[in-house]
Amino acid sequence: MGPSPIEADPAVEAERRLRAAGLARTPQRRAVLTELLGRTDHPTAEQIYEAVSRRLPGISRATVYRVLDAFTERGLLNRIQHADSVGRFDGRVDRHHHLLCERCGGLSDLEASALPELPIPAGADLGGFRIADYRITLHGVCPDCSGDAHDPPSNPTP
Amino acid sequence: MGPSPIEADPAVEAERRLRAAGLARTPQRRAVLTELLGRTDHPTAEQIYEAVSRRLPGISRATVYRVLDAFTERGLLNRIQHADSVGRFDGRVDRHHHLLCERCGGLSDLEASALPELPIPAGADLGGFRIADYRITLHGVCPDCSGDAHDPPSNPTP
DNA sequence: ATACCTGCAAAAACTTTGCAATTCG
DNA sequence: CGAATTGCAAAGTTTTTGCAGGTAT
Repeated sequence: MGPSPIEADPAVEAERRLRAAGLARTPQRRAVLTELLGRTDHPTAEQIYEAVSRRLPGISRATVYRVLDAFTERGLLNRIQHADSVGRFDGRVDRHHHLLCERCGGLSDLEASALPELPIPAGADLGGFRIADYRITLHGVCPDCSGDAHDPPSNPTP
Repeated sequence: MGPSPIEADPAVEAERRLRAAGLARTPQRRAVLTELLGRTDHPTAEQIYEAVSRRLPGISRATVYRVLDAFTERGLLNRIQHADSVGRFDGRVDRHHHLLCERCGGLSDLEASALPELPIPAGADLGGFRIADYRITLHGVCPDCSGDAHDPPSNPTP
C-alpha cells in the first residue's frame, strides 16, 4: 500500500539517513532509528529502548542513549522537551511546529502549513545571530483537557 | 515618563508575584525567586541552589526543587530546556522568543517586539485545540560561533 | 585489518520523598 | 493554633562511562 505521503517506509528512511550521515549501519542503529521514525509521538530513551528490545533482545540501554546522542549531533533527529524533565526524541527534522497543552503537558505536532510563514528570510541577521530556521510552539488546551474542569486525563500523550 | 512598569527590582517583583499567587512568603521562596528574576540566563536548579546558598546558607537542595516546582505550577516562572537534558528555569513569563545556536547549544532571549506578530488570535481554535499564546525559537548561529571554522557551509566574513 | 560499536555493570548526575521540627498566616 | 514549609538523609530516576570483546567498512 502507499501509506505515508512524505516519509516512506521507516526502515528505508532510516537507512537513507544513516547512509547520508556517513554513520556506521549496525543492527542497533537501524532498529533505534526505524523505531523512532515509525512513531509520531515523542518517546523517551527508555520507551525507545523498550520498543527496540522486542525486536532486538539484548540491546543495552547504554547503546540506545549513545546512539540517540550520535543521531542528534548529526541532525538525524531532534531532541525536544515535554513538561517533565526527561529527554525526548523526534524523528522529524523538517520545519514543523508544536502544540503544548498547559493542562496535561502533552505535546503534539502541527504541520508547518497550518500556520502562516514568518517573514524571516533564512540567512537573516539578528544582532549578529545568523538565522537558519524557526519553530513555533502554540500554548493552549488540547481537546482531551477541554471538557474536564481541572483534573488532567490520566491518559495524556506526553 | 512612564517608568517601565515591567520588572523593577527583582526582590520587589518576587514579592509581588508571591503575593499575587497567594503563596506562602518564606525567606527561601523570596530568595529563590529573587535570584531567578535577577538574572537573564536560564539557570539549572543546581545553579540557583548555589547562588541562593550564599545569601541563605543552609537552604537545602530539596527546598529549591520543591519551590521551583511550586512556582512553575502557579505560573510564576517557566521551565525550559537547553541542548542538554537538565531542567532550566526562566523568570520571564511574558511572551518572548528564543535564539538557539546550533553550534554551541546556547539559548538566549529575544524580545517579542523583534519579530512580527503571528496573526493568531488568542482563543483561536485549531482542530479542537484552544490556543492561548505562542513562542518562537529561531535556530541559527550565534555571533560567538560565527567566527569559528568548524563546519562553515558558507561563511562570508562580513 | 582496524577503527568504531556494543554490552555490562558501576558510577554519576539529577530529582523526588518521608518525617520531624519549624515557620507562616 | 492549624496548616504549610523546610532540612536532612535516603531512595528513585535518568544518563554517562570504563572496558573487553565484537562488528562494520
